[in-house]
Amino acid sequence: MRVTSHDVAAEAGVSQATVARVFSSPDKVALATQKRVREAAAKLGYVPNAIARSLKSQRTDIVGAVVPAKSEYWQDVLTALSRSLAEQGKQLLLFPFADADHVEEALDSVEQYRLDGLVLASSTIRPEHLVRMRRPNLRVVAFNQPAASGLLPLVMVDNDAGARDLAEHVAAQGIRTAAFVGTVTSASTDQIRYRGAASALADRGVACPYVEAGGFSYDAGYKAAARFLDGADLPDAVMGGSDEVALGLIDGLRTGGLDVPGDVLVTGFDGLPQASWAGYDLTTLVQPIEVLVDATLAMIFDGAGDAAQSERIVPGTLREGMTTRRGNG
Amino acid sequence: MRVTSHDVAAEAGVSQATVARVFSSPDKVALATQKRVREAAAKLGYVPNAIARSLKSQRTDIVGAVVPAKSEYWQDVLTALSRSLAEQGKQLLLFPFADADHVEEALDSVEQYRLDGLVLASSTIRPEHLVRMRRPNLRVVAFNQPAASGLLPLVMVDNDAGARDLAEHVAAQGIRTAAFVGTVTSASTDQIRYRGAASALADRGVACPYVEAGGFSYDAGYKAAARFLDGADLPDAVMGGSDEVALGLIDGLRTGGLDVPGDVLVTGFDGLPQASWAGYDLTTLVQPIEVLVDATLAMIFDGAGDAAQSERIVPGTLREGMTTRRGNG
DNA sequence: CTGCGAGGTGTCTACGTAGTCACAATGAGC
DNA sequence: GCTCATTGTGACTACGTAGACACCTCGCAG
Repeated sequence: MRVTSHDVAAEAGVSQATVARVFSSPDKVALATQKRVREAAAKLGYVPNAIARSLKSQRTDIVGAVVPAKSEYWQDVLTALSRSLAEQGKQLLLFPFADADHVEEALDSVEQYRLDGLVLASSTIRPEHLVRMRRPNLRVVAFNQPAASGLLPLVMVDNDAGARDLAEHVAAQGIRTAAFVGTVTSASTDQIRYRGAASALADRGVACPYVEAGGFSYDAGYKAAARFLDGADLPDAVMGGSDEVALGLIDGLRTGGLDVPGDVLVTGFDGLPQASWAGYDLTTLVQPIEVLVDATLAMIFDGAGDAAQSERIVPGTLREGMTTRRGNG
Repeated sequence: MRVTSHDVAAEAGVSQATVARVFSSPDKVALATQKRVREAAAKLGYVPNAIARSLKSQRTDIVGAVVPAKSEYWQDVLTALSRSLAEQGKQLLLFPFADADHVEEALDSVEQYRLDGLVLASSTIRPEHLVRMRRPNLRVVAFNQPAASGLLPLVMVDNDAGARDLAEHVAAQGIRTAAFVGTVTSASTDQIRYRGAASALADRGVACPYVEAGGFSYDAGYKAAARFLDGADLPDAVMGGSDEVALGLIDGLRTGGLDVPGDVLVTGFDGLPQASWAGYDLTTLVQPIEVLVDATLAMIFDGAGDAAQSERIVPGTLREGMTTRRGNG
């Protein structure tokens, strides 16, 4: 049988309430009593039941995260998120979804658990779902999801400024033509990134056509590279909507016999660990994930009541890698 | 205020018990009553409270996973795990730990939640911690953690056979010398992989010295590559203890001016997505993660009472990549 | 010596659900 | 027209905790 606070109380010769106090607000209990209770608890192997505590206190100390099942970027975010939560004695409940059509199922599960907060971390959740997530008693924060602007409190990196930084950086290398490879249809981040990059490039007289990759994965980038292998179509620079796409692009271009950066410059966006790998050394915009995560949790836990419209936009930093270094090609 | 089953009962003109039955065992309620209850629930926006249900039923429908915070491999495992759980209507609670010293903290949090099961997914948890995790009322399964053998029910890939397969494959390429780069001190998987590889190579007259990488990350592999750049020390093949280490090795060797596979063959272990990236195309042993995960969950949910000593060892499959293809170098 | 506040502890109850038991209503079998 | 099983429903309670409240015991000031 399971050991409860009642058992410990009997063993220590105190009331159940005192046992509960020892573990939740020790300062209200005399030191001598505390010692006796703790010894009894240790002897019986008592561990407080978080389920019962949650039911009583109406707080679960659990934050949920709705994330796409397959994505390098989100895995980085999850790591930061869970680490930050652990420091606060809170836990992370994962609700992954394979494709956008299954988001609804994940959201349904979310409701059953009375979470302290929910991080909606995906640029592919559709606005109609976003609206559905607005509800009392649950603090929902959208993470890096421009489409949520105005619908939910939102934390994201400055996609527009980041894209402009990258565009200006490649423009400074003296390019004449460029292209942007991403997936505007499914990722709202890519829309902003493309617009920012195209606008900054246009200011410098560089056209930047958009190429739909059909996804934000390595494979999508790899396949999209084929479009540039017909010789004449090759721009001076290809900007990937994300690092994953950019890494796929690089490998696709190289497999096709092109040299990066000799024949074509490549940029990414996100700042994945893999972007720093020596085999790629990708120029990208590094997202300050820790900052973004901390801002998200702050909104959940300290957020004001009228935070429904609040937005926090954090600047990223340019990482200059080998993939935009001209002069050896 | 939160809507409870009592509110729905009042709205539908039935008892709270009937409302509960509609959502947990509908077959016990007349269809007409069900309809009325569901309509009342929809009208009020009622969602069953999983916390209260868990307290009453002594089942949380949540499985915990203790995993290292930073590791490509474990992120793949987590994805498969959470997806498989979601299909069963269960959730995944994450307990990541930054370094082995912090495992204890994660384990302490685990106990508070009355989880249905716990997946101990890390080769770096020490035996003393493993023993601590054996407790009644909680099904703990070790995942890919040879050190847990005999201490906990265990599911893992056949590290020994896999390492032998890889060794035989490189031996078949006609190599004369080899080296194994891993981290035997902190990862029990690497011990078995090294022994298996060294033994298989020895049978073919190939010596295989061990090189300690000091970790199982890309960086560890990258740095370890420096040991082979002094010319004379270069073996014909370098076997990485994991894909991450192997990818680091490849980049480290290439940065040092060597050609892979031209000057040296490289193998990995795990079958990460990145191993298939065209830039690497690594020869590795692919772990059947879905199979491993399903076996783990089966042990948790269907496991027999005397399963404490049970082990399930699943074979992996060899992936022949470009990194062991001789003939162009 | 009395009154009063603070600290420490016990009693009691609610959190929201699901299972046990009791009981009413129905239909089948004799 | 009676018994009896079957089905459907309501009343009640327990799950394990934490908070509200009451109470008791001090020490100290008036």
